[in-house]
Amino acid sequence: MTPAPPQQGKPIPAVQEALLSWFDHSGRALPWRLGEEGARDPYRVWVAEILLQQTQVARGLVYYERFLTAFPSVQALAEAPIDAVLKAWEGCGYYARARNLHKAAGVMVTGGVPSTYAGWLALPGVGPYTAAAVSSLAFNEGRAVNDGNVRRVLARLYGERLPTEPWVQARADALLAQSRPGAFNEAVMDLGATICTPKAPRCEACPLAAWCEASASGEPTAFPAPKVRAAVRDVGAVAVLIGNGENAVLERRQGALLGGLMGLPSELREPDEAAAEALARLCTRLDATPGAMLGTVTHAMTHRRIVLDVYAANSAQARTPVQDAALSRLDHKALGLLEARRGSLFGVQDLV
DNA sequence: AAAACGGGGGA
DNA sequence: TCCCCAGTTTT
Repeated sequence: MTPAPPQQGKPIPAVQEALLSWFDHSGRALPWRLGEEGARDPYRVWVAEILLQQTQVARGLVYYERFLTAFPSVQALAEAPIDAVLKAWEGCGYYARARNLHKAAGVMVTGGVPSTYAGWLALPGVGPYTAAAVSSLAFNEGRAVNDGNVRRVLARLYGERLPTEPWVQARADALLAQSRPGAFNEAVMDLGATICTPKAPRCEACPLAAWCEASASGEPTAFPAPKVRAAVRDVGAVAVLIGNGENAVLERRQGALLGGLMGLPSELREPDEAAAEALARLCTRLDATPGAMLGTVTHAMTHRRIVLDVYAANSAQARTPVQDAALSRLDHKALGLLEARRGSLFGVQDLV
């Protein structure tokens, strides 16, 4: 229906100039953009890039200030206990990022702060995107970033509905302004975040509209096509609340889900295993006496949904202050069940 | 090159 | 509920 665009490549220099010129007057002022263009503070950029992985800038801003205040330098971060780092990260999600940040800081205080793409890529938690971002923004290395914004902007500019990763990287490499790599990368991401947005792009305000095939098609949101997503599977689990909302028995979560954080003692349910069975297993492990069920909380993640049955229980184990521990939203919800019980016919004491 | 993995918030 | 966010790692 839409006629094939007469597309045989873009006037690259004109596109670069239009984008950089737009960026020079409409780019965002962000707290990790201190210092000269192409010579930002690598520590501040690195922390920001990790924080912004799969996290929107508006949310990241809240955590950024908190984290930089707690750990103003790579030395301060490396010397801090991991629990303090996780506590600063609490609520932010993807907690492996905080563990990798701490680990990488340790590598850097002994091995030095890398100044190249390859050096950054070798650090834990740093992939192609972050290595390109830090090396270009802080060291002006000519590396094109490839993130969700870049993917969308380029898919639209070139009218590609199904952009593969290699395709996006090749286009980004070809378009990168070698004279200002750091600014160019910041510019594409700003354009994607403020103009070339997923659902309501403002093509009339876009500096690249004249060359954009998706805009010309009249249906820019069709580029790129939405990704097919994997089904979300339910994961059943049981947990016990021993104590109260202020002091409770907590244990460190092992494994991939919320790993490293503290939480109510819990056990995953085997497929087809009854909750009572898992509860018995849990209480045996803890040497605890099970009490009444407090309720069920659910916690959605990208491809899993945790369905957690929470029970009161009693044991001689030491309670720890809840406030000091780094907990996920899941455990905050579970602890919230206690609040719901107050004022009911039975006091909490009766339940245990 | 594609799939798996992993938290959260906004509409 | 669905969408996707300045991705990384594994297959």
